[in-house]
Amino acid sequence: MADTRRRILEVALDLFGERGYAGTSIADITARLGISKAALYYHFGAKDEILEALVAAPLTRYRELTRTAAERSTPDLLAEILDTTTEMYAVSRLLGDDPSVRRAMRATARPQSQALNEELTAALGGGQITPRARAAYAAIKNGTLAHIEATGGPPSPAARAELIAAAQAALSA
Amino acid sequence: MADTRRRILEVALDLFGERGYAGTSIADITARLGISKAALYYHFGAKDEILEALVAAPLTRYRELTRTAAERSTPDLLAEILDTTTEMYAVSRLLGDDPSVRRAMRATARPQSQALNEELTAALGGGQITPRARAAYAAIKNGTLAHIEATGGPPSPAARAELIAAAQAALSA
DNA sequence: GTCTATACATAGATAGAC
DNA sequence: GTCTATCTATGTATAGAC
Repeated sequence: MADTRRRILEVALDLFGERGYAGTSIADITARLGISKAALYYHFGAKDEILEALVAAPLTRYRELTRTAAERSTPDLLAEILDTTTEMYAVSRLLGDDPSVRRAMRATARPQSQALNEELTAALGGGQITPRARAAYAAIKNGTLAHIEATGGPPSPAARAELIAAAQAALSA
Repeated sequence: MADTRRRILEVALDLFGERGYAGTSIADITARLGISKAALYYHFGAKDEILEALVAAPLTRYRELTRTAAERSTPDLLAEILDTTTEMYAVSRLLGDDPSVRRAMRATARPQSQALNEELTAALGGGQITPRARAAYAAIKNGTLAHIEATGGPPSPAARAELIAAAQAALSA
């Protein structure tokens, strides 16, 4: 079963979020799975390859969003950021939060992830990065993260609409 | 010189922010200072005591802010959150971001730090935690952090006013 | 694909001299 | 107050059997 690989990623994501990337050992992961460390190394050549596998898809999705950001309307863009953040919640937290993650990411992926926030902020500001655009981006992104963290689940349609409206107001008031 | 203690804290804060708490070793800190590990352990009994010393003052300041939040006007509260975040920037990032920090904090400090965000959010929402209050709190707090991170310095008076206005708009629009 | 066993480096922390 | 030297546990990672 190459389903073991999936389970490793699942547990790793969970533990990375809980203890941080650097604070989680290979032994922590394998212990929770009930497999040996060597078994894990059959599926991944190194610890940072687990991280790489975890962030690959979300990074692509965010990059895609960045690429098409200029063509979207503001409410649509805000909704997309909210939905992407919701669907990629666990990895989003990892990427944005844990300092040891940035360091461990391969040279190819690191600058991309660092530039994402700035690019999306600029898109909200109509090409310019203003304090207001920063506030709006923080409102939609971190507001959504805070909501999920506190409630344990994705925002309801009503909460989603409120978050978007609030971010919109921050931008244009 | 008990000034060594101060220098240890200075370097530790820098490295914790860069590599995360768990990702920073005692040897990393002492190497940058040019002292031995044993010398560090003369000043601190354990690694987590360094962390404790770093977060003590900011935590007190945030708690004070939480305590008096209900009596303040909304713009005043937003300004206070911004200023506190600015002055405590490095530690604020550490507290909010690094998952390994939460874990390492002593049982006394941990729940306090976790409750801070929720309490301030509630204060903004007039006692209630709403999606709008979350968005406003994220706008002022994370917007300020993003600004400092990107520009490398505290917001100018104009930027400060814009961030506050944006958060205010998110709250009441 | 998973195991036991192990190599080798580094982690946090301490002993005891100066 | 700082050092050298060292303890013990744990870290990532690999070898080789099954």
